Amino acid sequence: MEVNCLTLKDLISPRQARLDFAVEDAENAQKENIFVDRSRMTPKTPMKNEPIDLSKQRIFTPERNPITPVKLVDRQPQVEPWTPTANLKMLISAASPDIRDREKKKELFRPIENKEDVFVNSLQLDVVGDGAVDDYEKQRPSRKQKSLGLLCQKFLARYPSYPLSTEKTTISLDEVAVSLGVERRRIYDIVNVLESLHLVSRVAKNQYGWHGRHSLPKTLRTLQRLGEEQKYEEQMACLQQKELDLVEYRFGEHRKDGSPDCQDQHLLDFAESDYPSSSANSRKDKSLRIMSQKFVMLFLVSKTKIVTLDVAAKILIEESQDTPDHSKFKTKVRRLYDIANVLTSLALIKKVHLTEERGRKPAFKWIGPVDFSSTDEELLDVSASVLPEWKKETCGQIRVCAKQRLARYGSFNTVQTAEKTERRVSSEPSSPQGGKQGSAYTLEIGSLAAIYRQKVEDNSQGEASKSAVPPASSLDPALPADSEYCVKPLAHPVFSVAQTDLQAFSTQNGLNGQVGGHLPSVAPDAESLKPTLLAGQPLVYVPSSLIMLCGSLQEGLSPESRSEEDGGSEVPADLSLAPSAQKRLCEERNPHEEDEPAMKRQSQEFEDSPLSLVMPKRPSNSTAIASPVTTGDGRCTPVEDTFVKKGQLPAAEEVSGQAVANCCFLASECGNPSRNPDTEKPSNENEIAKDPSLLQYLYVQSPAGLNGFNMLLPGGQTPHAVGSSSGQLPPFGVPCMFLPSPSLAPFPVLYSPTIPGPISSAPGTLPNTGPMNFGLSALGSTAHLLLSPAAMVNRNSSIPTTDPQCQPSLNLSPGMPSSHGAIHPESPGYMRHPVSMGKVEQSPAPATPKSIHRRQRETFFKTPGSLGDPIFRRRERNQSRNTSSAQRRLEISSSGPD
DNA sequence: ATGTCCCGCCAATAT
DNA sequence: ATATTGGCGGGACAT
Repeated sequence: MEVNCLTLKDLISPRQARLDFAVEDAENAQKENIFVDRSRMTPKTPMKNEPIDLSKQRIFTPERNPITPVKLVDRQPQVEPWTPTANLKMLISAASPDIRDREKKKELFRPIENKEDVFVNSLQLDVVGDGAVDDYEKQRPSRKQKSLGLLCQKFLARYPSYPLSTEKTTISLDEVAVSLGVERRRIYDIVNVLESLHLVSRVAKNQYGWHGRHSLPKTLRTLQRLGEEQKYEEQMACLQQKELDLVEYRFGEHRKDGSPDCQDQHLLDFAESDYPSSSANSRKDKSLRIMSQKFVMLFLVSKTKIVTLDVAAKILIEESQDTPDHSKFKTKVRRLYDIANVLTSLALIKKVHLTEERGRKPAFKWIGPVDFSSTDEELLDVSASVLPEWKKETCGQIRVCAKQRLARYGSFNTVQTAEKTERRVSSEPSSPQGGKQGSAYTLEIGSLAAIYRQKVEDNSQGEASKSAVPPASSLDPALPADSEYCVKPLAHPVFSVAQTDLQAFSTQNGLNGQVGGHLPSVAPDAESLKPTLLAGQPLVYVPSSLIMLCGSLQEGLSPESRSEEDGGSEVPADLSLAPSAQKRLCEERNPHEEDEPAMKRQSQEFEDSPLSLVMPKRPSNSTAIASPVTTGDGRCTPVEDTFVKKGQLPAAEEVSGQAVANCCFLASECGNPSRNPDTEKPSNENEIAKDPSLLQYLYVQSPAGLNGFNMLLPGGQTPHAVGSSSGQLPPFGVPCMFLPSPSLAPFPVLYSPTIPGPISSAPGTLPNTGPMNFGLSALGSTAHLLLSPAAMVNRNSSIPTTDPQCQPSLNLSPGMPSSHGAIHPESPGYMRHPVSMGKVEQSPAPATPKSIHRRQRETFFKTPGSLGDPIFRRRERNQSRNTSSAQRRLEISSSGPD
């Protein structure tokens, strides 16, 4: 049939699309090959050549149109539906043995870098014959696995977030490209935006120097200032206004004044100066680097901290003064996505969706530090001062604060959204990289601490936040000033030693292990720092994803096991329970967090919208939530049963999973203190506080780095922990639970009754660990962190063992030797990496569905794509289509629905 | 249908 | 001339 013919061609040609021009393909191929050869010193794989894909094509399935060969392949029903790859393989095998061989070869060639890959390869090889195909296919990296965001995480994982001043790390583009199994072009995308934030700088051809996040605050400060000078805020307002107008929305007047000057701006390369090349405007002006800076500026000057892509694109276009044609816009948006992916990996922003009448608009919310005015040290100090208060705060308050904060920075409101985003980020990483986990945990913890801290501050001072938050804050009395917390600073200090960066929780650390090097040196510092940290630690840095749940556990639990409230013992139970409890507590969330009513939609939209997104399904009870926009008050009845979440969570299939998810969800919503400032707050807090029974938990959604783990902090605090702590921080003894991603919920949890402060990670420990430790220590409590399967609960709450070891357990870090080995597919293994999670793995993880694990596991090992040779990719690309389950898994891993 | 964004062609630059 | 950078946008993939 025609189809067949086409197919063949297609196969031959790398790009499916161009069937017509087989010739072109061939040419391209040559170029590519050449290109490859030259460029790469490394033997890399023959990237482009293999068009082999053909195999995939639909020999089997002729049905499809020639036009879209790729898809056809995917669709092929025969083999396994879920993995297109399988089909391909089959085809291949059927088609010709030669091809198969070739492929094998390729595999061999692949960069060894990832262990995962190796595994894969080996596996594949083994299988090769028949089944191989299937396996192979299964492994086939999904598109997401090849995403820039994931790639960026991997990249970041290679270097310490906070490298010692002494260590100079140089980055060889070729080397990195090979090791990550991607083309150099992709590395440029990453490096360019990192460069815009001064995380790296170009030192020579093909060489970049790694600086880490040390100067990030400074850079952000500079960008903020520039952004203000540029009047971006006004521009944004104008654009938004326009849109609104179009839509019929009308904001308050304030926004409109919009400055006509929208076009005035010029670039600022404040930093650009670094590069000699600045001279040329031509390309550079449009460079990703500059766009990245501008994009960041937009966030920094935005009151809502949310920037929609279209607005950003328009502003950027205007500046560049390019012709405003639509295509430009599209291109700009595309670039913005590239930038956003990197920024997301840096944990500076997160994806959210703004829901409007017209529909949803893609947007990103700044979840990075808002206040970078102070130095790390300063931050520490601040935190210390804050400490006292912190005790005051009841869980509820905390929760609220956290929430606000989150909203500010990153909203947790959009839980759902967040999940998705994170999923991508975090889950993926976990699977492939695993390494991050450790860091992730740390971060989360840190985040929590930050929250507390902030809260405290708020309470005590009520200061308003800085520039960023003004409007919003007004709304909630309860949350007076959340706006600014400098989360990041805190984190840094804490981790600095460890390298972890809160923000970056994403992973870097985990991977770092690979990197090796840095860690050891770090340790010492860390120790020194520890004390400090401890002292000041109350801060918690909350990643955007963080969510807080509040509810009485007992109640919540009640259904099942709630019997034990106390604490901790039954962590597992708690987990399961938690959801329900939470639900009760939080019924509704306040849509708008801090915005004043007046703020109007705009603000609301931003913040809330995401929420709305989250809730979408659940109109029933959540109606409020759903339509948060309208009202400002969020009332949440603490104990009601509103149950919003369940429905929402798509993934939550399993009970536990659901619970978790729900919790998250609820938390975000409930949390909202904002609603009524006066009354509400108190009430909530009181309730919570008073109610012993009510345990509140903070649910932290796993950031990317965590691999899907979530941490629950009991708001209610166990006796010793929070409540007792006089306050402050030191005893941040908030018990924490780490939960696997929602889907995994059933899994083991980490529970830390108290944390021992001292624990700093040992020097020797991996970087990852370090962070973790710090985080814990930072928390100030001495508790141990334990990972316990559901069954196991640790309960040592009171005991403050400081043993470092405990930490280790927590640490995901690779440091845990045994654990690594342990990692099995079976184990919850979210983590693919040896890295961390040893503990987790160990844990029995009763509930996890094997199948799921398996898949995940596989993926993990495989490391798809990223690593995979380009060649493969190509093929895959064409083939890929289904991705279905496998991919999903990865994606969802955290969510777990599938 | 719309949102994302991978992929890699090929031009601008650097060597 | 060749190599390095990176703009750009087609079109696949995800929702």
